Amino acid sequence: MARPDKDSAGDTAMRILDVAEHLVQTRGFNGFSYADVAAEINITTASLHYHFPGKAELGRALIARYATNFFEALADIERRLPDAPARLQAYAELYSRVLREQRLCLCGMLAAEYQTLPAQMREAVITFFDDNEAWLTRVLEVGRQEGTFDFTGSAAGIARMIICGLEGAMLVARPYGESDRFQAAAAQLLSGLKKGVSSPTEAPAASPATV
Amino acid sequence: MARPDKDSAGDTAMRILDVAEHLVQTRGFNGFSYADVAAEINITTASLHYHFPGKAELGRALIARYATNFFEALADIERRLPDAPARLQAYAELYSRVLREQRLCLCGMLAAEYQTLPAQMREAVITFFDDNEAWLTRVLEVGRQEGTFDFTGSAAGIARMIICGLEGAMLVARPYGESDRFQAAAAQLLSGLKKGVSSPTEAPAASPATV
DNA sequence: GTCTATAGGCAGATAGAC
DNA sequence: GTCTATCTGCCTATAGAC
Repeated sequence: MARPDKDSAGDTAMRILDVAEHLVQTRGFNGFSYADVAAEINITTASLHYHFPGKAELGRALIARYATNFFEALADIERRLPDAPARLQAYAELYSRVLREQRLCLCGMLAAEYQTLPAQMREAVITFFDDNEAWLTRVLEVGRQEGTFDFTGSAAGIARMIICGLEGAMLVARPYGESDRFQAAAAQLLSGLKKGVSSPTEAPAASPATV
Repeated sequence: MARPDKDSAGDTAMRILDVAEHLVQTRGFNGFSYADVAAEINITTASLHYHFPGKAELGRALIARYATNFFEALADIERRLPDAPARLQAYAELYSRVLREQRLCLCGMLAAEYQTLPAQMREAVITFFDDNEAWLTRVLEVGRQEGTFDFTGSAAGIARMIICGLEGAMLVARPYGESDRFQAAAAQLLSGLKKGVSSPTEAPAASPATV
């Protein structure tokens, strides 16, 4: 954002984050090493330590950037899409795009490894989920007021279920390598919210363009 | 099963599996070492290699035993509970019990680490999910025939959604250390299937004894 | 900022005595 | 079956030159 072209200044740090993010999302935080990152960008591990003193700091930076990007994407959704159901669809599509690259949600992966994470990373993971829940809750409440969503319980409860469902769908679908598996589960999960639908089962068997 | 009392024969292997299972469910397959297991049962790592030649073999054995126990529990549910909704509740309760010990589903954890697993373990993880799906699908179909479940799509699709939802609920709830979080998400997830319920949102805000 | 060199520790694994 | 001893390799991390 500061210097889009310079190759020497803050660019290396960003390339490190790019590579490390990919590694965490595919192999987990305990499944990659500084050597893996260093090798992929033709640098030594010593140089890596210049940019990020330890793995904990690198991990914290990864979550910070991931969260920033994610919530920018959510803000963008709100700008582009006016109605609640479209926003919810777009939200699920964010997850779908990650899975299509054979990745898990960064914080979903870190949630699995939670017990082994440094404290600073733990807090950041929790915050990510909290903020997701808050955003979804707002969308759901707006939808209910507009009359486009039909539910009676707490919006926050539905929001949590959606987050759990989408994170779980990524987790389980990835080993199969079928993105359909995620699409279908996501569609099934969200289908019950639509106004006038009587059961959560009338999911439109994952139409390609949807979700 | 063979010798319930003997302390020297096959007992060590079982204690190794007990400790290793706990470690994988809490820290992940890449988050523990032979030394961790050895220390906890007062044995050397060399002895560990006698029982399980390598970590891959240990991992394979872990999944095999976990799956056996899990499907025995499912068979037990079918024996004890005659109607489909009760069976589904009991199914969710199995997950809940695991989470209460701060553990993830073994195969849920391994799904996160899937890309780093030896091939033999990968297959076993997939099979576990497939078998779960098959069991749930049967329960759902029976429920629909009995008239206790109300859904229109494919039972297999619902089954997949339930598995994803429960695995995701464990994943996300554990960092919070609140078992309520899982209970609520699970209740929300299953609420839409009940006959005569109009939306998936009328979840009975996680009554303690339920699920 | 990046390098070479290196430390110190832990990983999974093996040989061979008992 | 379990031990001691040991190997090789990789891990995170640091010192110091350029």
